[in-house]
Amino acid sequence: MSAERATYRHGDLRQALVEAGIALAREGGPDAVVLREATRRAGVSPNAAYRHFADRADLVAAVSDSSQSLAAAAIEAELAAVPSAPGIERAEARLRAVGIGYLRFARDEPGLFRTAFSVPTDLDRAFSPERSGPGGGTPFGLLAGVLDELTASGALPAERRPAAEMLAWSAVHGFAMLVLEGPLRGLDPDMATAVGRRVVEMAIRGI
Amino acid sequence: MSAERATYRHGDLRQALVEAGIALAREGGPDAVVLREATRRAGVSPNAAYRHFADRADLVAAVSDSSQSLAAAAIEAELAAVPSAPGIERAEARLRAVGIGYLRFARDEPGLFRTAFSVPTDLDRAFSPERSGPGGGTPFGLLAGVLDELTASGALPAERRPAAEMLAWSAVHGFAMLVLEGPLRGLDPDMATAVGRRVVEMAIRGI
DNA sequence: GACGGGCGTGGACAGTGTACACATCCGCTC
DNA sequence: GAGCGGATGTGTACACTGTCCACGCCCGTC
Repeated sequence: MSAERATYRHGDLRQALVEAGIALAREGGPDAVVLREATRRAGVSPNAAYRHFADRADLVAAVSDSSQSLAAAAIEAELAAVPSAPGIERAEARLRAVGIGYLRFARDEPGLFRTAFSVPTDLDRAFSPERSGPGGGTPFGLLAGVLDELTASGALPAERRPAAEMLAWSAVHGFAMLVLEGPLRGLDPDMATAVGRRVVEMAIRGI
Repeated sequence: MSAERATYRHGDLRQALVEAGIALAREGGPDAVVLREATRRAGVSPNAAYRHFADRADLVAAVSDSSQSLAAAAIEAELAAVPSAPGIERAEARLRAVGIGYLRFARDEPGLFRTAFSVPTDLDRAFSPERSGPGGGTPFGLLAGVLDELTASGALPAERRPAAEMLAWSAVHGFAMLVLEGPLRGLDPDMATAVGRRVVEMAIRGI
């Protein structure tokens, strides 16, 4: 309904603020999303933001949402590159692609990555595997979709699925966090990529 | 050398500030460690902190260090409860204990947990398995020690050790982060504990 | 007993998030 | 078409933060 809200005086200030926020997050993570700076970049007074966001946290949440969409897009690109192959093999390749894409995004856009996952997300939203359409997906929805394929093909017993989902998710996310802002920070990026691939392989074996 | 620095006017202000910082971190994570509030609690003027820390980040780093020690203590407690058993079984039980202890600390002290791992750590320090003595260990050093046992007993081939270490670490840390400040935030604690155990089991299987 | 240097104080400044009161302009109703 | 109401943006203000600077104090040392 009325997606044509649009422009009043400024022309969709909300979107402009989110975009400024993304630029800030890109170079400094969630803490760099400074409300006043975002309004400055949008060419507007600080308080104007309060017509569109309850407070700074609300703005950051919106930026986080957009970042999740960007991450999902990166993963979808990786998925699209998976060659077709007979059933199970392909499903496993797709699972691998999700992990690799996730880590690739973390490496290429550390600021956005940290912002995307520094905020509690609506679980129903994040988990739902459908929600297609560009920019609409979330990384966890994509993982769920791939796991659906695996269970459907019988490669993953249904009763083990929940734990498998947690493991896959935890392993990849944990590795990314350790490298980005944890004790492993500063690990050489190529090295990190290589180790990341091994973590993905082992997680798949664990599943 | 000269650990007897101690007291000038205040009686080891540095330590007092770290303790105030820990209290703050406990209830609000790293962002809650605000320098002025710490000095306030220590009954001292804001600038006094600058005689002991270069800046706020330096104070947070010190608090993070202490938090890591507390985490290590929690894990050691868990390790101490592992019953003796024949070689390999015991080693595996110890591995499990490290994972459980790590997650337990994350659940019981979320603020300290996040503070402990929100800061880049000196890798050499964090990794070294020796560094015994109460308050001196780190969670990752303890994990390394247990893995040493596993390789020594032949249960874990030496060449697979590095990746195994990464997987164990990533899975457990990742799960904790997802629950504490990621999309899984708000998951029921008991539920989280149960799922956490399964993640630990699967990670062990993956190793 | 003087004194120099570690330790803490006081005051100040820029920058932040946010509340309150006000100005402006669009779209709707008559 | 006139006019009004409510959404949108502005200005001012306040409390709070991290950090800089100049100063005062008190201890151990010569």
